[in-house]
Amino acid sequence: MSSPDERRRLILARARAVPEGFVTTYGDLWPPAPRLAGHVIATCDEPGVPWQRIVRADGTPTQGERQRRLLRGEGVPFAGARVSMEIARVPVEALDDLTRGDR
DNA sequence: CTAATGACTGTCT
DNA sequence: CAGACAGCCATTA
Repeated sequence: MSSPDERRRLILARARAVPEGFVTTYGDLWPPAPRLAGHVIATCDEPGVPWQRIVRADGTPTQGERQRRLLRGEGVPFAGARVSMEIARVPVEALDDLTRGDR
């Protein structure tokens, strides 16, 4: 594995696995290279990919106010300007389970 | 082919 | 507590 296309597919699969009202981080989508996750999500035009549920490790949205409002609309708990990761963050294990069928 | 960049992150100053 | 640095990988110049 580890072909560029394969990595991209896995990252998108994980991103899609995040349930509404929860969030995940770039590091969780692809631990060895978070930047890659960002690039994939940024360049991905496919529908069904909840890009707004992907935030930085500290919980701050990467897309500013727009993303923040979308998340609030889904019921994501906020602590000031950033997401309450302790509550809304999806465990890596959960993502693994949900994407188990896609790899 | 080399260099720089980006929706990142953890560690070290 | 804020800034710098090195690792990571695809894309672009």
